[in-house]
Amino acid sequence: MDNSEVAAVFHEIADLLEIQGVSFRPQAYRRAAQNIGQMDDPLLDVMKDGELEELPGIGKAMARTIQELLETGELEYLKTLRAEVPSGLLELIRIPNVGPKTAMLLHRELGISSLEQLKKAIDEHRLAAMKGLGEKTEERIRQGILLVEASIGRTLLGEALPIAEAYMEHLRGSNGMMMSVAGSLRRGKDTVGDIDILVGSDDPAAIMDAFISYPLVDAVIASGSTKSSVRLKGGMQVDIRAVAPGSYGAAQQYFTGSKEHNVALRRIGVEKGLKLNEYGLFERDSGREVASATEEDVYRALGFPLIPPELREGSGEIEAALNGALPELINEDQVLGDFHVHTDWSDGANTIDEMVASAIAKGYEFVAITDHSQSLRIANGLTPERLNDQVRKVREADERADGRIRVLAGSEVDIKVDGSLDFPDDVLMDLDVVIGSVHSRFQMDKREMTARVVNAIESGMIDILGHPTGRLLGQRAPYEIDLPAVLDAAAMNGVCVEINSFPDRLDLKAEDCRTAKGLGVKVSIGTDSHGIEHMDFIRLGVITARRGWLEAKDVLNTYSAPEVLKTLRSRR
DNA sequence: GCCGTTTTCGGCCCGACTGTTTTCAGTCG
Repeated sequence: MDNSEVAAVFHEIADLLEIQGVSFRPQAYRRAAQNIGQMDDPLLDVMKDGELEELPGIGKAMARTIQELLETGELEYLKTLRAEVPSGLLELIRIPNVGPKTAMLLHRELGISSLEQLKKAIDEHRLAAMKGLGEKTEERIRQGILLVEASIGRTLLGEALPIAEAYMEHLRGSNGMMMSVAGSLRRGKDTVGDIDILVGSDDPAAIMDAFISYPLVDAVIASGSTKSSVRLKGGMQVDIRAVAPGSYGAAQQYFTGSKEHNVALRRIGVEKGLKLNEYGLFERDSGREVASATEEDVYRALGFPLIPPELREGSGEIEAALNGALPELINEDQVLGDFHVHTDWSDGANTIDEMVASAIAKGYEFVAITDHSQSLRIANGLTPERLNDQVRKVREADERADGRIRVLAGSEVDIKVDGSLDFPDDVLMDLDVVIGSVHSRFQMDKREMTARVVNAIESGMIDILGHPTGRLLGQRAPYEIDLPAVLDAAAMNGVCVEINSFPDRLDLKAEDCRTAKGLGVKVSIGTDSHGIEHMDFIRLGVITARRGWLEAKDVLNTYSAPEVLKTLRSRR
């Protein structure tokens, strides 16, 4: 049992205890789970060294729990808890606006112990009539269910990519065969339904064998000579398709999609007397092969430059390619820094020095330290006094870096309900970079929320609007806001909008980035890192920027440290 | 169940919001 599995058990214990109405112990288990999840060393090694109790949040009892799990793979305590709480209640508390108390109430009063039963009860209007609930609560829960169901069967890009890459590593073995992801994953959609892998090989049978014998496979759904599907532990479906190396480019094009893009491309082929399929591009009359080895060949033969996968959504990329107006998309190696990084001064896991070292290791020219402000108590937000102390530490870290990197002093300051900022102006003036973010009162009406955010933008005190729509993929819809109005205000005031690279945010989303670019608003990419391992999320932000048609010049992160500082300082 | 520069018991980030209530319970971040 590895660390993440132990962490998962601890989360389940916390859920089960919460449903039972136990206080404080759930938080203890969650804190422990989080710490275990962030560890580098395997728990097994720590246990062998007899140092489990040295871990933060782990005492005698949890050390014993971990030992039992590692040695037997099971846990008596968990079995006991599971016997006490119907398993269906665990899925009920995943629904927004349904917590442990409501789940237990529904179980006790209406005998509900599954999502299906809850939906039926809502259809029959049985919640509204209950004591303690009512019409509005019933409606809120109904909306919550819709949100959860919309995300079922989809996996975050940031989760699917590493799964796909590890799988391909397993398949590739020693020889460097042609292989890549395809489908929506290759196009970089923020969530994907499954993982598609494409292989170019003369020996597909061997690949198929390796594919279905991957250790993480839970069930083989289909297994053929050139095409197979499996379901992994954890539920993700993975499809593989093998073609001859000579057809690899055409197959890549075909299986990357999107459907709309391919339809448009084939239509253009027809006009030229050509036929396009996964094996190649052919003359319609003679059947002669025109192109197939590389994607670039296929596109060129149709009269286009290579259209990057991220643009292939049938949203104007064909026309742009025909007019020679495709953007020169930003690349990850053009990103020179990260604008959104938390430390252990607020709710991050690592110190300033550790985050800076990580940024240096990534080859950055600059990194901004942006911890939370005082109102966000849950995240240990900084008071003006603590911020003042932190700025001094950041300046010292900058000195110590001795030119290897510029460390920028910043803050992710809360935009309060009235649009004012959580620090007075004179405090903000001391900072190199200020991100303004909404973290409270998400359910304001559209007019109020728009006014709130525009007010913050017009204060002249923020450089970047953080996660501008507040969405959490699969968990929370974006808040009601007039985004074009917000982007207009950003353009007028020279404020950047963020692409928050955290896997469940990716906010702004790609389509909105394109709108921002059209209005002349610059985009800043920030990882929102709460630990060094999050800094690699920058990649997800870059993919999102690419899907939003952004070029290097549209993204503040591609500017050199002196240019960045000049841009930021000119604003206040 | 964990933890300790208020320390071995008694706290535990806690305030805002909503809907259901006449003073509060549940959820969220």
